[in-house]
Amino acid sequence: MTFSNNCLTLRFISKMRRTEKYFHILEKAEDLFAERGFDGATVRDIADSAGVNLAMISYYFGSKEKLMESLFKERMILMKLKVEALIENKTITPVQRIEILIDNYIEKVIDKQPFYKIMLCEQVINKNTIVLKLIKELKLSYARMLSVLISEGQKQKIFKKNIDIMLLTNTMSGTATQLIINKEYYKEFNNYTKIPETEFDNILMTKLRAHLKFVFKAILGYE
Amino acid sequence: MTFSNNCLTLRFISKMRRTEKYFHILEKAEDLFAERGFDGATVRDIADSAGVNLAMISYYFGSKEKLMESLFKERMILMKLKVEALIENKTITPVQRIEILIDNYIEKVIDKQPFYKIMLCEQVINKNTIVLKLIKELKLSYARMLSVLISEGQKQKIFKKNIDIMLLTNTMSGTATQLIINKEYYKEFNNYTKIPETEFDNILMTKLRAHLKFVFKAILGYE
Amino acid sequence: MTFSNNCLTLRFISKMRRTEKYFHILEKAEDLFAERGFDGATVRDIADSAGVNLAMISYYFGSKEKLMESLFKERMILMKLKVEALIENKTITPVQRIEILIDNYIEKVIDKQPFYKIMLCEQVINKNTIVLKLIKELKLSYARMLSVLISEGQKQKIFKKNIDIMLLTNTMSGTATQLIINKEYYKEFNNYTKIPETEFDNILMTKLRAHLKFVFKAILGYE
Amino acid sequence: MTFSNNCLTLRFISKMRRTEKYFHILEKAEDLFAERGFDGATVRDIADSAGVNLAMISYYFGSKEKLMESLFKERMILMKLKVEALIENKTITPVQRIEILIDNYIEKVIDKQPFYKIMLCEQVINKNTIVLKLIKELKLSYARMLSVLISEGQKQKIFKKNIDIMLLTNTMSGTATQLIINKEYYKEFNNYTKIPETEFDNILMTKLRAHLKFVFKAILGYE
DNA sequence: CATGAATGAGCGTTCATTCAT
DNA sequence: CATGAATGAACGCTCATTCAT
Repeated sequence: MTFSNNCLTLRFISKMRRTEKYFHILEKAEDLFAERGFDGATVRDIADSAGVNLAMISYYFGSKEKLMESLFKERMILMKLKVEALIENKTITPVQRIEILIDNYIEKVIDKQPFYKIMLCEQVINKNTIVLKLIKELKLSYARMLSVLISEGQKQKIFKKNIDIMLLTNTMSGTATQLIINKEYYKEFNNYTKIPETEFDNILMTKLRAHLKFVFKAILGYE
Repeated sequence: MTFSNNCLTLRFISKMRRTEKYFHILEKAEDLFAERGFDGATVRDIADSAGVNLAMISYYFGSKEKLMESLFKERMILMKLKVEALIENKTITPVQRIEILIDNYIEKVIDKQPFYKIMLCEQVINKNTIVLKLIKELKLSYARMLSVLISEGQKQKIFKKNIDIMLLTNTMSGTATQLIINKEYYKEFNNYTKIPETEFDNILMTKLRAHLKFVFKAILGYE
Repeated sequence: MTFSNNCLTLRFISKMRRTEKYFHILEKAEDLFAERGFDGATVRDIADSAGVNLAMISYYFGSKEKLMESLFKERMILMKLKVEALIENKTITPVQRIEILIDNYIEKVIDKQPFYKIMLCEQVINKNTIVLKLIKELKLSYARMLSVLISEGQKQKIFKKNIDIMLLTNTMSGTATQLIINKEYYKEFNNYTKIPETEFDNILMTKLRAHLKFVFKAILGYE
Repeated sequence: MTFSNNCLTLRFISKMRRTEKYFHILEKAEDLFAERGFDGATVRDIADSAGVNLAMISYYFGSKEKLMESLFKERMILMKLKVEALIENKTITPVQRIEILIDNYIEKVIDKQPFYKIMLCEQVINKNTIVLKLIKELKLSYARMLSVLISEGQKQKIFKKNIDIMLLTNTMSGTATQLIINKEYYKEFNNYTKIPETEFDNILMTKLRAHLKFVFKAILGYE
């Protein structure tokens, strides 16, 4: 799935026309930010990596900080939309929706590993208020949705009472995040060294899904 | 608990005498690294924060990179010792030891939140090979120990078979890490806004302990 | 004679376009290096003296060391070309060619006094291997050429046998170098204090020519 | 010949007692200044090389600059004394005295190569006025003496008229200086690569003596 | 006397950004 | 639109020197 196929819905993000080059820079910036952190990745690095002139970064995004903000805006709106879509769908059971939520989240994390690495660091090194606000919005989005989902499940006596939603989401996001951080150790520890990257990602995804679904089941107490 | 009470055992860390000032700089550096990241915290910031002359950082640690390495060496050796002490203690049951492990880990994370934040970022922005090696050693230390513990429990038919140790440790460290990262959201979400910091940390610790012990129990299948 | 009139032949020296500013910085750097030595002349001094921003030195040359190397490359290639041109010219007698060599050398030293001062110090304080290699190449160039010239003269029974070429070149370069170093003493000692600089340089050149030609004549034994 | 055997005569050089350590530091400083230049040799380098505490350099000499000055004072007074002794000795012919002068000078240069390298650089990078004054004094000392010697020779019709004394001394010092600078090239060029250092120095000395005496003879016109 | 600790100044370099074209 | 050139600020670090003991 490419990045640019949501141009119409997201036109409001920036005054700058969101061209192919715009998304190309964003993708290269994402990789470098994930690899070296915001301060460690220089604008020159990003320009070189994207094969564009140094001054283009300021031209397109205004500043390094705004480049990061654009990246977050681009990535997060899509996430929020997906989360919110899920909450509206009332044709399926709470358990199914919980499991879809987990599946969606894991797929996202595995698919956008660099971005999730950046997000992790940005939450620690809290400098950019706009980025922080976006992260907070997403988090609350998730928490609110889970809250609704769990309430419904509780009403239907499928889920246990007294669920600590934050701990639950922390377990989901924490386990997933640790997994992508510890990918190489996981590989080594479980002797997956000769499997190609994408295949290994699939294995990871499958294992993580089963693991998190099992944990959720235990905590929520269903089935 | 002060930092310097292990001078004798750790004398080998640096040629520089590990004086009170040495530990003072280290503590201030820890806070700033946690707050702004390695690249974001300047040597000048650290010197100012520690109330020492800029040149003293080089004098005591050699360089900014070595300052970070010293911080990791100081913090980690103690951790490893504790982990290894636990593994030797054979007077208690596997379940008890698992629970002690969780308790120890959580206590450490809550007690040393800034350091765990740094460690998190350093795992993502993997530049300093020495730091990376230390983190890897600690991780393997934990994994090996859990491996032994779980094997014992499995032999005694207390634990289930086919436990994915890495996923288990990721859940433990991931949940804990997310909790300290999301502390403020947790506070807000659960209306703990008026409780003093240390008390709130205690609440966090208690909740996290119960949560992780429950999850471990479910996964390992005991009781 | 300006510096930039060889752009075409020397384009390979640096990736950076060898603009007017490039040569301007180089000239100012030359003066300061001659006056204060490599370590004594700061990049800030050079930038100020050239009237450019401090960062431009890195921009144009990469580093202070590379600035020095560029200076040597620019100056020396021209020298080598001239030396090699002389060796090819076979229409004139060995004596004439020796005397042209001396004339050329002295003219160069007097014309480029600052550079010869730098070269002198760089030979003593041997740090920059690239500069050292360039100096060595030039020296060998001279020695080889003199070797050929003298061999020819010896075959024609014009020059004596058993000439120590190194001692001969040392006398030439040593006398010239000492003269520019001791310029002020020479002035004082011979009461030339009120003569303008360029005129005095001409006197120096004339005297030095006569002196060295006399010495060479005595050593080589011609006429 | 050690350095300290003139303690009594030179006591006036410094208020500080000129102990063994004083001379030891001076010798190590001499080597480092010769190797790296004044700015390139740090006080730390010198202290380390001499095996003394860093603060001792300031303690003994006051400052880095004064250390250099002390070095020059120590070395030069001895030189001047020798030069002046020669001028007084009227029992030998002008030719003999000229040749003794050359011998003395060459022996000194070969024996104290590091110091002559320093002196060379200090004449170019003219910063320290005291050092400069000392060098000037020595130079004038030589020039004056040669002047007297040559006048005598001219009166006795042994030497030619119209001798440029400065050019003559420049040839002597210049050739000698170039030789020690180009030592390694000389070695290579003449295939002396396997001869031990001191032996090679002797060869150099012998060759240089013959060479300079020949040149002087030609210029002064005797015999 | 001698020394480890400390200091302020300044080093070469790199940064994100802007400007002129 | 796009770019090479330029800039001021700040970077990590080292310097010669001094101080307290």
